Order: sequence, then structure tokens, then C-alpha cells
Amino acid sequence: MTTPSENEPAAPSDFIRDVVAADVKSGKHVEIHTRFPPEPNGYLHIGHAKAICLNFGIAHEFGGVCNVRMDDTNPAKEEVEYVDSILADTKWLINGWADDNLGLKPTGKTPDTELAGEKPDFHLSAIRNPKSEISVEPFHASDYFDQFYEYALQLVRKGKAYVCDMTPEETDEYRRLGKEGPSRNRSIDENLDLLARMKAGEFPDGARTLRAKIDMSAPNIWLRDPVLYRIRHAEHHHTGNKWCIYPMYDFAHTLSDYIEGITHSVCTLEFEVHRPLYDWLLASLDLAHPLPHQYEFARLNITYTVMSKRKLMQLVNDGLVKGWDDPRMPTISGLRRRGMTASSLRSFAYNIGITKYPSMTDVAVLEHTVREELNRTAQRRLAVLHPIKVVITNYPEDRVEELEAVNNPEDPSAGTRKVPFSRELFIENADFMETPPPKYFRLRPGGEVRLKYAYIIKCDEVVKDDASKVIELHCTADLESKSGGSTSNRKVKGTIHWVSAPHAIDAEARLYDRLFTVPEPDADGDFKSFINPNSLEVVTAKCEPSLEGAVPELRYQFERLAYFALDPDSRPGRLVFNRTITLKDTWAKEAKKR
RNA sequence: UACCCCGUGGUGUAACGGUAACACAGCGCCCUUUGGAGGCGUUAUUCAUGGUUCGAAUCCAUGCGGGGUAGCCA
Repeated sequence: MTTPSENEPAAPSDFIRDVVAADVKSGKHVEIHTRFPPEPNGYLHIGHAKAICLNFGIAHEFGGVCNVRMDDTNPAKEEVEYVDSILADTKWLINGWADDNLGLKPTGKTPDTELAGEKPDFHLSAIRNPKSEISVEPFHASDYFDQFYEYALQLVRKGKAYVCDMTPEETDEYRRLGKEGPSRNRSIDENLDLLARMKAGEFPDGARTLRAKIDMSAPNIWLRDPVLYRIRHAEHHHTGNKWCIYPMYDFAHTLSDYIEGITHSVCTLEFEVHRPLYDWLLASLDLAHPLPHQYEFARLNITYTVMSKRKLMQLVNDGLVKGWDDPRMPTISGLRRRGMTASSLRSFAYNIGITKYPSMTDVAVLEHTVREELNRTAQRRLAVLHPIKVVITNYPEDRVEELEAVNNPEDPSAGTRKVPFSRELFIENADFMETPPPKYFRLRPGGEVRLKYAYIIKCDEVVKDDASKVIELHCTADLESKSGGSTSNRKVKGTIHWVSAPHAIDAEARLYDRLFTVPEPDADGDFKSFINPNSLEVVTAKCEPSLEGAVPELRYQFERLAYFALDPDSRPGRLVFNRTITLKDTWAKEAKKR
């Protein structure tokens, strides 16, 4: 019997949570409000999972809210398919943990105008744990386009923004040189007029921009009059053809945080140099306090994989994997299909911590976290991946025994099940060696091994085909050695798994391995040249009959082999299992030494 | 090149001016009807130099190393 609190790992501590805790203690914020703001231009990956666990973790631990927000200000790259997958993956990851802290909004809802002090202001509050009868959706930066435009006008009127006529190339050069451009000192009226005409669609793409007027000689590039709006005559997945000018990240992101009442805006390190601009925007507009503050942490890197959305998209588009949710992908949907649970991903996120050091996490940490949970929870089953036939010559042909097998030795409440035993069996090909090396204690000619839950058998005869390939083993069982019996105490060194041949059911087993052969595939050269050619092996497994009732919710340990999860490709009578992760195999290490 | 950030065992993190610790990985042993799990043990750490201090991983300076930014991407 476990209580919910026991299911949750102890809340971690890090420099960002320290700040939040201090802000709560000082009364700076009444309610903590974070946000998870992905751009819908790809699927979420395990790096996003780190960000989700951080942002939702903070909301959860401090009784606050975390908004899911589509940062959709670039119509050229974004699609609804991604919006849908992002929400689904996020919900899956926080399910049963931080559902109550998920901030969404009623479908179609946009900000309300309120009076903040003497000035009009815009707010959009989150509803958490929305009632099922109302339709909800994630927040969208594109829902604030009207407000953004109002704020842009405010900046222009204050003389803090101007319409710039330079080409992209000129803009780059002037910024590099720290030189002021010719349009910089236009009158406010002219800027207002030009901005209105930009919005009205009078100019082609790229003809003009709206720029913040800050300081072209600032040491920080992002303070050298950054672009706030650009002209893009493009249809937007959420706002259609309403706009032909679109706000840039810094402008939209900062004000989205403000509009949603975000208290702690947590992002990755590459935005660190943008923080002065974030603060400048908030300070330059007349906004009600308290204002949000930005904090940065290091993004996740893991060995033997790649993490950037661009590279993941290449793998998909080049057909190197079967889709965004291919179980070899580090995407949330891929890891889920692989059989990793949301709770183990959360544990992983807690284990790796939050710092500003650009680290490379050993994939072994992820694998360990997954094994740790699966060892506690997975149902044990007998299945043979690479079968070889065994005939128990002294066992009657028509006899079948139902043997009792333990479902989970780590959890007695998981109970037991019956497994049929008969004269003809399959065992794992690797569990027999004709001329074994030292320290090999499985089956060999003349040798003995225990069949788990059954008898000790002795290999009498090795049957080979014309090509000298071993195709069958003839063995005799010590009928007195049956597991659980009064004379079952005989010890032999090895115990192997098996499946009764006439009772076995076939299942497709997809044996996944690391996608890349090197720890840092994107360190140098073309990452695609390091693809592991053996990242997927498909075999027909011989499974104990109880696996017929396998369900996608459960995880299975095929004893002595690996953890498996049912794949969505499964159909009645045609099971497909994905290998989530192998058991740690110390024999493999022993064998490797020789 | 300029600006910003970061340097603690092999890897990832903790220690918040007071005995450098935890996890993973590695190695060894024990146990085992999963060569799994578990138990026990073990190897190995503050980038460098100087300064402040009774005392520095922690504060300061310089150097070195790594990362980020320099899109009308986010």
C-alpha cells in the first residue's frame, strides 16, 4: 500500500527553486506562475521533458500554475499537427502528478482589457483543472497579436521604437558595426504612419521592420535596436490571414509572459543574453507590477543521441527512423512507444538536476532510472527470442503440467500465474554452447541446468542439420527436482527460461538499441554517418500463453532478457512487443573480456 | 573578434566561509530457481596562480579551458 506522496520523489532543490522559494517567503508573489512555451514546429523531446518537469515541478511544489503556451509567431514553420502532439505529450508526462497545475484557457478566449493603475492593460488568466464540460486549449502567443500591436504603438509613441527601411543584410551589418541606420530618427508621426501601413499590407516581405530604439553601441548585440516586427505575407495556422506582420520572439515572448501573469519565466541558456532586452521591454512599457523575471538553465544533452529538433526532423525526413514516434527517437512520443513511463522520465528529470553548466548526461543514467522503476513494477513472463528446440526424452509425450510462476519477485501482491510445461520446449539459443568458455554456467553437452519453475535437465544429445547447425537438443529431466517439490533443493549453477513448444504463441519482438554508435554523434562530422545499423532487430518470439492477454498499460519483463511494452501496431492474434531496455547483463561483460 | 555565462571524481549533481558528499558508470566480493534484483567493499574530485580570512570548492583578481550570442528563427 503506497500513498501518493510515497510515489513522488522528494522535491529537488536548485538555484531556480531557491529563487522561487525566496520570492514566496518575501511575499513578492502571491501565486507562482510558470509556463512551458514550445514553438509548434516539431515534436517534443526529452530535453523538453526536462523543461516540463522543471516548470510544472515548480508550479506543483509551490501550489501554482504552469501554462502551456504555443510560441507561434513564425507562420512559415509551424503546424497544427505539432500543436496537438505537444499538448498530448505534455499531458501524458504530467498525468497523475501535476494535472492540477496545468494552466489552459477556454477555447477561443483572448485577453481582456483591464485597467492597471491609470493605463489600459491586457491579461489572460489560466484556468487550472478545467471542468470537463468546457472546451479548453493551450495558450497561444498568436492570441495576443492585437495586444502586441497596441504595445508596439505605445513604444513608437514613446519614441522607443521606429520603422526601419534597411534590408536584412544592411541591418546585420549595421548591428555588427554598432552603427545607427538612416531611418532611426524619423518622427513619431511618420513611424506611426509607416507601422499602420506595414500592418495594412502595403509593403512586401522584408521591406521594412519595426525596431526597438535602444542603443546601437551597446556591447550586448540584443540591445542594438533589435527587430520587433517583420513583414510576412503568410497564412498562420491559428490566426489565418488576419496578419501580414508578425512579432519577433523577444517581443512576443516577453509580453506573453506579462499578459499571462507569469512570475518566473524559465528558459534555456541561449536566451541568457536576451534577458537585458526582456527587462528593457518590460521597463519601457507602462505595465502593472509585479513583472515577470527570466531565469536560465542548461539544456539537456544525452550521449548516443541527438537532441535538436532540426536533426530529429532530418532523421524523420531522410527515413532513417520510421517517424517522430519511432521508439529509437529521444522524442517523448518515441520514448513512450518504447515503453518508458512518464513517472520514470520524471524521475530522470529529477535525478539530473538543474544547473547552468552545459553538461553531457550519460544515457546510462536514463537507462538506470527506467530499469529501476520497471524492476519494481513489470510483470515477469517467459519468452524466448531466439529459440532452439529441446526435447525432454524421459517426459511423457501427452503429459502437460501447469507450473506456478511468480509475477513479480519484487512485489508479492502481483501474485502468481500458471505456465504449461511439456515434453517439447524452446530455450534461448544463447543458453546452450557446444564448447563453452570458462565460467559459462548454462547448458552444454553432458551438462545440467535448471529450467526456471520446472526441472533440472541434462543435455544428452546435440542434433545438427546438414550444415552442422545445432537444431535440437535431447535432454533428460531429473523428475525429482521439480521446483517447489519436496526434493527440489538440488543446486545447479544455472537457471534458464523456456517456453512449452506446443503452447507457445508467436509475437513480433522489436529489439531496439541505441540509435548512434558514438557518444556524441553531433560533435563533429555528419551525425547521420554514426547511425547504429543494428538499432533495430525484429524477431519472432515464442511466448508463454498468458501473454495473449497482454495490455498496453502494463510493462513486461521477459525473464533474463529485457523489459517489453506492447506496441500500438499490435492486433488481436498478432502481438508486437517493443524492447524498452535490456536487463543489465553481467555475463555479456564477462564474455566481452575474453 | 566582441559581449555574456559556466568550470567539483570518468559522467551528472550536493556542500550556500567551517571534516568535499550522493547517484550513475567502473572494479572486487557475497547472495541468488532471472549471470536480473539485492547486500558489502573499493578506485577516483574542487582548472591554475595569486589575494582576503583563524579558516576558501565557496569571496576577489588574473590567466587558462568550455559553452552561448552576433536571423527580419525560436
